[in-house]
Amino acid sequence: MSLHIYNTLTRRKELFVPLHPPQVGMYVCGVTVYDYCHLGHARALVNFDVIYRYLKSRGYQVNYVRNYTDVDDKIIKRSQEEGIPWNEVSRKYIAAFDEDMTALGNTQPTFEPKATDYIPDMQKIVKILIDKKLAYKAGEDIFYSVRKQKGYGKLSGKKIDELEAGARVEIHEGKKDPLDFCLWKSSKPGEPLWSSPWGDGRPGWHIECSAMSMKHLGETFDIHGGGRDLAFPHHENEIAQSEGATGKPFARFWIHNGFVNINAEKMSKSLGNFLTIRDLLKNYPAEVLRYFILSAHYRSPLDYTDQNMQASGQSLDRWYSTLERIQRACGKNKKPILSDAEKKLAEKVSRLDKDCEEAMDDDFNTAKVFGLLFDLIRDFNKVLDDQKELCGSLCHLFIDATKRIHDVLGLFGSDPARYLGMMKEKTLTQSGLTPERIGQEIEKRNSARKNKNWVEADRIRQLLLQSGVQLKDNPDGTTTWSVGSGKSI
RNA sequence: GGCGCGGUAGCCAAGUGGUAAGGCAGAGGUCUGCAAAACCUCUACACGUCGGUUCAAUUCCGACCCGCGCCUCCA
Repeated sequence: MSLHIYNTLTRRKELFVPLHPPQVGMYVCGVTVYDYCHLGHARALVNFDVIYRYLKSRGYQVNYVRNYTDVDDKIIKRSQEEGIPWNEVSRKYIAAFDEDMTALGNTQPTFEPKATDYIPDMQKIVKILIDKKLAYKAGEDIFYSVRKQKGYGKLSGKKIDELEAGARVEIHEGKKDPLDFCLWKSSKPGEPLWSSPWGDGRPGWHIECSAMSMKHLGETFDIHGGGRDLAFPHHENEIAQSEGATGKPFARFWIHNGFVNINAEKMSKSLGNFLTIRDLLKNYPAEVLRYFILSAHYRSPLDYTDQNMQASGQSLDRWYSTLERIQRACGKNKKPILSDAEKKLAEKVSRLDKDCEEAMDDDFNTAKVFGLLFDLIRDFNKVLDDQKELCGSLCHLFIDATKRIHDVLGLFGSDPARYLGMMKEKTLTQSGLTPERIGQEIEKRNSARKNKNWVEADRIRQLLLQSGVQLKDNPDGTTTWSVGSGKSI
């Protein structure tokens, strides 16, 4: 099996072969840093992080470039609202973005260029486009001439004339065609500016990505990604200006992720129906959020509901509870020979790498990987119901395989004790209970139990349960407690 | 209006030309004083509708219905 990726450009899955194996160049549109990131951003960023990790695990040397757009109308607007300089705004939200990425468990791209560091590169492209008569000056601004570019619309499947029928494009008095887009924008007083052969100003929205991607990855590179909503006009325009300037194909594979919906509507800034990453992390562990994002295929819509989030938390609980159980069964094991049940299990575990690779090779099917893992978990539980110990070799086989999956998904790799402990802490904080207090209640209950005062015993159990604490009476007479998780109580 | 994506059991979600992973929720069972966890069983005659191709379609083709998105800044 070999990696197949759905390419927006051709609208089908294609065999992925890099231009210069084993090197892979991948550019992903980052964010405009004028506000905190929301769940929609999180989805894109997590999806591409997983793609990056998977390509690396496949043996590719990936050059992953993800930009910050740090100059833009919205940043200027925000700086006026907050009364701080525009570059303070971008600095602040870049820092916030980095925090969010770390919290989500995303690995760092190879390069994270800022648009403002590439102004000369952008100007170089604009100059070439003007020289080639693909761009023109209108008033103080420079525009790209869409009709001069053969194949404009090939990514989004749009035709220029049909677009104009839509008539929602911005009118600018100097534009030769309503669809022409800005390459260089003159500055108004008080706005950030850079000098250029065409007067003081700043870059248009699309040119930065052409400049940064080609600078780091070359004129033609392997993968360009982003959210679906960037396909048009952003990516379409990137293609036009880049290919116009170089005369060579720009990105070979275009990957676009689907949206996060909330109440069956796209989550977006303009609709105002968004949840920021940091707010979500107050209610849910980061791993639950990541699990939720990866539980659907990256191109499908993903519906945010509390119920779905809780289900993700429950699944993860199940995973870590079993993992802890496996670890415990391993710890005391000296048994060198596999039982029949273990043999079967070991065979299945041995196939895990191959099965996961097959799933991921099919356009990064993370949901399928989840299925494989939980299937295995059930088998382990079944075996552990019958025997207290597991053969060490089986444990190691499983733990190693799990580690490789963690390397790709950034999931399922926490220390179970730590994960479950964190869930405990979270529940306790929310309920105001302490371990000491719970210990006292357990003691009270146990003396009630000794006297066969079941009413009192059950009352205490019920009381703790209301705070999310579940008691478990073990066969050896001890009582331990745990918490349900993934839920905001 | 143009273009695109999707409609799989109560919910979420994979997948396949020969009746379909996994998770969550619910019910029953084993276990337990009762529970919890785990396992087993059930919920499950689940594949939007109607046609067509085929020995056989949920899977391919067509039409239609519904939902969503892009066409304006947006991951």
